[in-house]
Amino acid sequence: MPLASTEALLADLNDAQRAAVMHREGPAMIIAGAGSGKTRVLTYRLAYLIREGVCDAFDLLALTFTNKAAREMRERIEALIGAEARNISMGTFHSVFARLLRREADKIGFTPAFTIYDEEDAVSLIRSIVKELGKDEKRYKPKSIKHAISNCKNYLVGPAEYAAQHAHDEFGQLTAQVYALYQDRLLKANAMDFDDLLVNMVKLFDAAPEVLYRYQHRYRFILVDEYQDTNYAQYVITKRLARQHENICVVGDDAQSIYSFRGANLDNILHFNKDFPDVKVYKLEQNYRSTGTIVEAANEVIRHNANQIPKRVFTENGAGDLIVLHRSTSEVEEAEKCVDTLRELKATQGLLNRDFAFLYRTNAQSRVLEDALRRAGIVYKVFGGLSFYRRKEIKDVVAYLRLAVNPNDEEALKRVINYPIRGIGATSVERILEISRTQNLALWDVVTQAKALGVGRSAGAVEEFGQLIETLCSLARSENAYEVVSHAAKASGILQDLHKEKSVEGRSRWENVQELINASREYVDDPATEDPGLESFLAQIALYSDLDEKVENDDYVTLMTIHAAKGLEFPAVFVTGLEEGLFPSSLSMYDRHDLEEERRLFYVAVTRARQFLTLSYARTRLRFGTPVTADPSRFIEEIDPRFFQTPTGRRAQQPPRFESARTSHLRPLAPAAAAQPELLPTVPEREPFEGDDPATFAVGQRVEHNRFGIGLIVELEGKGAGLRAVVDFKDKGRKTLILKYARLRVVR
DNA sequence: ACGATTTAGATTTTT
DNA sequence: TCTAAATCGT
Repeated sequence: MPLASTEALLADLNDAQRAAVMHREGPAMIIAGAGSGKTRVLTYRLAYLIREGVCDAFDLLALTFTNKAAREMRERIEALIGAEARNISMGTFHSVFARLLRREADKIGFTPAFTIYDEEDAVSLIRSIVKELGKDEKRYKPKSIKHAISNCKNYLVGPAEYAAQHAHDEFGQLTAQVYALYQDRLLKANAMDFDDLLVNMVKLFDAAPEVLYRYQHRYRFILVDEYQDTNYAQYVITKRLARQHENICVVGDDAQSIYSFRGANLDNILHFNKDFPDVKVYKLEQNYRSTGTIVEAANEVIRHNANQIPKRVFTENGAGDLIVLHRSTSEVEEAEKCVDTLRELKATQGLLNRDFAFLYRTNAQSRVLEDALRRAGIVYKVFGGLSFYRRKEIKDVVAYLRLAVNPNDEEALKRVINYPIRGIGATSVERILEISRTQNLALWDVVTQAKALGVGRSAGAVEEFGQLIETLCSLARSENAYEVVSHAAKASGILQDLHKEKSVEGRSRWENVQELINASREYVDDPATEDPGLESFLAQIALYSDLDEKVENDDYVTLMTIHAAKGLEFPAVFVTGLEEGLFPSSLSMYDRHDLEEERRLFYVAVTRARQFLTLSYARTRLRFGTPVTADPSRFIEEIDPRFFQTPTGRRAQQPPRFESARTSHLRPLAPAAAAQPELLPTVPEREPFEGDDPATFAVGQRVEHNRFGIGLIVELEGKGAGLRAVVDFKDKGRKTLILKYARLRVVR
């Protein structure tokens, strides 16, 4: 493919975009509104710098937040300037820093083979430590402690400093103690958690100024994407790296900052000019993605936030369709209504499955939507649940691999020393850890000399396990990742163990392990792979998420959380579960800053849509298995009713007054039965009725239900909104009904 | 030491 | 409702 000339490149841009692309030296901040062509500006800018000889590809460091963003950027730059693009250092903060830390590991007491602990590993290690301290883990929840430690690390606060800050707080004191021990254990296990990949960068810079100096000169130009999502640690690292040349360009949108729960600090972008007073600010305000209606509605929403950089996002696109609002009594009905709208859009607009996305606040909400889509025979794919590499069976095999590279990996050892079962119980494992701790021996030494060190009855089995790992270690030294993975899966006995299971789940677990072997094969065979060894394969999958699994070209409806949808766009978007307490979440409703973040999240959701937007809520939905009633989200009210197809209040009774032939959503939606009339003969139904006040019910009362008919109340339980009745129906038997929405009528 | 059963807690969001 | 950890019984 011929590469575009610089002139052609610049001709592709509007004035604001072009100015940002042509910014040469010195600090720059690009505020890129939703849909304003941010990625284009980013990629064009990098291409421009290289083309114009302002810098070399090797001088560039481009940091993103997700692997997906990094991959996309790389592909698009390659399309512009060809293979030269591969020389840019580009990736997520975590992956770029992990690579760098591997190179310099010895300077901070690690080896290049260090393991990256995921959340599960980290919490598990903290749980061990809490137990070893003899503390009650009900009172001091490992997860809470992990969270506190993570916060510390985001702000580069060490255990001692934290202890001093929380001198009079019991939880704080314990956390500080655990924090210190946790870091000891990580170091001993040659492991880092996600946060350490940042913290240790700072430690590296402090411990070895010459390394900092080297990278400062290596990376003359630094680009940071999604700057609004960076935390303090990331801020410090990039600032220090950029100090020599000050060629730092940050790109972001304060209105799309949705990660403060992970330490993202909006101040980084709001106060960027304090650190770099001569910063040049570029604002990209023209939206190319969405219809006028969607852009305006989004603006109205975000206007309710006090804390933001003033900007005016506008579009020259037409007004387009109005927003559809579905009001449902239950989450099941909500899903059905949305699926109906989806079918209608498919039929009238010629859209494909891949043009649709269902977005929601929490992963748990996907289930009903999946059910409805499955019933309608629509292909969908859920992103977000647990990713492939987080599945139990995969983590088990990976644990063996981790040990092959780093036999001191405590969490991997604990995970598989007795899986498949080889008679090494919890007591023996604790004994091993205790010996390692008290005699200050490496975990691996205790394993290999279990008998001599007095591990106990299972010492023989432990040493045998050690030999198994030893075999894998030597294999890893000479063979590529695929060879080690396939051998480990067999030699560990995992494949055999899974093969024994006859259940459907067991079968799929076995297949998953095969899939992991395939993945390692592909990794080894991929020409883009620089190092086919196990170590780099592991390094890659440690920072992998399921978002990276998206297969293009397949025609499926996308289901994902709004967080996961950031950076994506779809012709038609459904935002579901717009209820107080769910979105905004009850955990974020009572604090101004949290609420503003929820609102930004809603802003992100709305601005994913190009043409068609549907918002919906359910009056009551099952949460943790019990029905919860909620009011519609305040965010709905923050959009002027004129943007909605149905007037706020109830469904329109009359055809819409809009001229456009496209505004056809108001056509009475076909009932589900219409799709397969021959299968579902219409039963003449009684006139449906609203229920009587639950307060008037009593045991022994005769009642009528819309579907179940006449019955007798035999029991009443619960109170308030949770009031339930056990009713004995004449033809349908006993049912337990939630009165709040069962709509029972007293029969006299 | 291990499997079966019970129970508690989780639902924000992710590198 | 679903999962993971705790407890129990063998």
